[in-house]
Amino acid sequence: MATIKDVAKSAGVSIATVSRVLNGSANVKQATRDAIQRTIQELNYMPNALARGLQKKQSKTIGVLFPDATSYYFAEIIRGINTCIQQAGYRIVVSSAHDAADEANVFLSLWKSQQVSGMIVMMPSTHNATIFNSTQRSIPLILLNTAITDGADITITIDNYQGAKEITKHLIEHGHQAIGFIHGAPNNHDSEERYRGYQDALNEGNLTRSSHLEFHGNFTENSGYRAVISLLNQSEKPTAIFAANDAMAIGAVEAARQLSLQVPQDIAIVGFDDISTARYINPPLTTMNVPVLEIGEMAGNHLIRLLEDNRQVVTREITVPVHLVVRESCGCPKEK
Amino acid sequence: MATIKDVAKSAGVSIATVSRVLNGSANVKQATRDAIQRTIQELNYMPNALARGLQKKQSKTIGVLFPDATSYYFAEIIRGINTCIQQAGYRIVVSSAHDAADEANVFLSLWKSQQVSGMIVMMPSTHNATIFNSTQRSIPLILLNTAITDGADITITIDNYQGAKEITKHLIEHGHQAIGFIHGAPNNHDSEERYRGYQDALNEGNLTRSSHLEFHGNFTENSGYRAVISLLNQSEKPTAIFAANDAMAIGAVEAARQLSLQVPQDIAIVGFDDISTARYINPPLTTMNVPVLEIGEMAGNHLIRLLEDNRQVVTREITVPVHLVVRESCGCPKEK
DNA sequence: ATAAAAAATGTAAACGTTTACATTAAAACA
DNA sequence: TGTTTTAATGTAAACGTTTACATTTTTTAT
Repeated sequence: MATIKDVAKSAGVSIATVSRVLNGSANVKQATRDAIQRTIQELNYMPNALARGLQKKQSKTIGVLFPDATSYYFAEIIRGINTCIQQAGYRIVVSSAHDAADEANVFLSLWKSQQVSGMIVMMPSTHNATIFNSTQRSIPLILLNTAITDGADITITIDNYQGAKEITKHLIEHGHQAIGFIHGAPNNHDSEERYRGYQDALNEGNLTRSSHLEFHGNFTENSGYRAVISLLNQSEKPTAIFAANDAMAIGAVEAARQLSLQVPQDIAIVGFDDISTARYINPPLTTMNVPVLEIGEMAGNHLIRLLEDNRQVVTREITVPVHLVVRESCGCPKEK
Repeated sequence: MATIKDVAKSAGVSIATVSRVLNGSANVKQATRDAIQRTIQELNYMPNALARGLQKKQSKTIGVLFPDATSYYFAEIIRGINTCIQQAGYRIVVSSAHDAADEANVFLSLWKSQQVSGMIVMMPSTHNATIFNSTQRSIPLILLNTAITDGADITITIDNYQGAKEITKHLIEHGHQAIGFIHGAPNNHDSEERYRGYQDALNEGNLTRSSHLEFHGNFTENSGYRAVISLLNQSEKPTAIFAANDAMAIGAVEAARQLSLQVPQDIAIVGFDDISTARYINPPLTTMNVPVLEIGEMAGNHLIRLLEDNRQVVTREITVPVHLVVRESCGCPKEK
């Protein structure tokens, strides 16, 4: 593999000059520049990213850290990040963490080994706030959808609270009085915020909440299924259910069918996320749409700006609005 | 950020000794080793991956290259790869390419800049075979699902041909005589192989094929939709349709409904991939299941072996079997 | 034509590691 | 005890770049 030395020798100049044309320095004669360019082509030379990174102290690589499970958001966010990152000459290294402890490890090792110039971390679990301490961190960090509002340069959070409130209100407008809630995984920030929204919507609608109307799931379809079985197996039955995500809502619909209940006539069910499956199930699921791709793009763009302009790092919190997608599972009439 | 020098000074030894404990060399006194370990902890030291990679000529990073669009396979394959790769101390850098030219660029730049010690490339487009020339390539390469059988160390391909044949035969067994086919994107290897399987199944079933029964889509739901509209708008109508992937099959089902045709009574529709949505649509889609996660794991494992054992690189072609998932869109009765 | 200023190029140190080789310390043997 | 063998540590070069500084070449002004 050709090195800068080979190019220099072959072009009859010093490596410094080659380096200068590589980095677009102004002070090099056009003729020399051309000759070197030609040699580079001939030798098929490409600078060693490791050597360059070592010298310049930056790897042109950004780390993306995900919780293990979340395969739904995953692909789209990566795709969003990649679009902007790639054309700025950066690469993405992805890692996933099994649990909070693992997350800290991966984060630290990525950072301390200087493998990344910046990081985008998605961490909906509410533990672990301290790792991101900005006083000792030297690279820009963007936190996605996390409970932590401090320590990162930018946090991007979807508006779980408003979204949940809105969709719950929608159910209230349908006349429901007993609205159930299926929690997501414990200690999950998204789930907690959605719960807050749900509660406040009930309060503002003067409905009393009751723990009999709640079930603790874990975001999986199966837990949504179990939730409905359990909720409807008691005297105080909900007439509508808001599941903290679509997967659970889908499981809930399944369970309702199993119990020979019509959705939405006998029980209305809504979710959150607007995953691609949501519009295909029967009945099509009313849910809150989360602009996942855009979130990825936003994160990528902001990080690039932080990295390139290395301007004043202003801690900023961005809240991404979500929007209600009315389909049929809430009781609204079919579209066309 | 602490360097090996800081550790050496602080522990009162030379950097060579520190390096030795870092790399687990046998020749270092236990007492010294302990002292150094302690210092490492204290200083929170972690070796600079760039410097190490530069010196060792390997980055402990593996490149994963995807075509831009394929967001379905994407997430699962990454996840599969990541599981094995991560515990072997490697990282994944993902890149996507818009088109074949771009693909070549990304491949070459990743490789030539020594950013990766190995690559996993997914390239279903049939162009571009030459870049992977193994004679001038120095890093292990695994090709996923590609037309190219030469140049890579290992190729992993899903058994499109057999799968397509099997599902087509299934339609034939239902008594269908006029079975339509919806092609995927042009020059796509998966699509072509599935077409081959379809053809051979027809032949073996003594059915004549007809270009009137074929439509050229591009793997999107929308193209499946248009396919059905077009196929059913002619005199020679199919009674069953095999779409080269599930997305198109779903579009096809949609279109059938639009035309007030019952699936499967009026027209049977089957797909390929078994994407998560397949079982939720109405009627649930009969399709071929592709073990995507397993393919990712397989690729990761093989690459690690290639990298670590650096044993004889034997060119191997692995074909991954797929299996028929019978649901209702083919005309089979409901399960339970 | 000559001196001064500006532009182009070269030299060498640095980035943080690993490792071959040289040196010193400890253990084994006589 | 002194010699030889073995184990532990140190020295310094190398990996492929970038860049401050020194040097040479070219241009401009006189």
